[in-house]
Amino acid sequence: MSLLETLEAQETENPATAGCAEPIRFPRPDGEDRYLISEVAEYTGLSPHTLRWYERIGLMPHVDRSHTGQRRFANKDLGWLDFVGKLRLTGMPVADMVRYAELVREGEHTFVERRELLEAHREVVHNRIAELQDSLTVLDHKIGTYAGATRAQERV
Amino acid sequence: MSLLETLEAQETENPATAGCAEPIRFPRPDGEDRYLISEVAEYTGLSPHTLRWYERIGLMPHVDRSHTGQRRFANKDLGWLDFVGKLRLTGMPVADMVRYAELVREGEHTFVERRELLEAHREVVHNRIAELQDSLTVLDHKIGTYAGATRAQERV
DNA sequence: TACTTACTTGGAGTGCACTCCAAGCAAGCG
DNA sequence: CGCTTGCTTGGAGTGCACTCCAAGTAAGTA
Repeated sequence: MSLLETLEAQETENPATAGCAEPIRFPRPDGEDRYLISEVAEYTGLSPHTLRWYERIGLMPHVDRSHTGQRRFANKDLGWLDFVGKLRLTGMPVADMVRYAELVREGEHTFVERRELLEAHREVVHNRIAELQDSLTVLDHKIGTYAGATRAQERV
Repeated sequence: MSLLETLEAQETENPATAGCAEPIRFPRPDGEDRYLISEVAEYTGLSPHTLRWYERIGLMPHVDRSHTGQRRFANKDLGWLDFVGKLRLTGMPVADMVRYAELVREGEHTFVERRELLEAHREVVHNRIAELQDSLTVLDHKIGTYAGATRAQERV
């Protein structure tokens, strides 16, 4: 049974906690959390290539390795990837995400800069939403003109 | 006086029509509407390079030329660029915009396909807005945690 | 006439975010 | 033992949307 199937089964078994985003449930409990890169790829939707690339550019903290040198991801890595995935969905440039990752690695004295980075990006996302909603109005208007024309065409 | 300055002056002179987006006011009245590529670049915010590239890939109908072969854009071209700009703001791929432009060139019998194209894209934009708003929640939450930490830091 | 400015072209280059390739190693299976 | 599968690496390739370059033409100004 793949990791995703396991998750889905859990969801089916316990619908009461579904949609409760706060404490993310990982496929394996802490202590038994050693995932292959392929499993993490399945979990995150990113390709193994991309996961290695994230590590290379410093967007991932260094991942633990097996005695043969293979990556063994832990639950904290999945949590980080979840958050990075959210930032990615907002359209944050990878360079900014790397900067944020650096700040996290530097420790607690970067809290202010981290907050400022996220707040600046929140503004960007806010403006982007407004922009999209504005263009959506134009799109709706245009579709409206075609709707009339289409009915005329259908009557022929 | 540049075209933009002219527009701004008009806006200042006649604030009553400001914000009335429907009938787009162009810098010059119909009949006197022959713009240089640099003027169109200023008007649209696109570079002359990009305007030529739009024409090359079929995203612009063929633009009229002067006797020396230079482009002379007309008001209808500005109107088209306004609309294309809106589509671009929604994140529509250039390939889709080109497809739409082709349909427009083919004539009225493509009304249905044009409407379908725009409606499909409206869905995409809708989903994107929802996605952004969702990630914004995560962002706000994260910023919240830093806000607390920052206050603690400031108290030191 | 010389210079400057703005336009023209095809094609090459850029930046971003992946995405893939070749070559090689380790484990499991018949 | 040979085969398959899945991992490893550095570096090259891809797709998108521009963005720029070189070489040339034409108009306007000193």
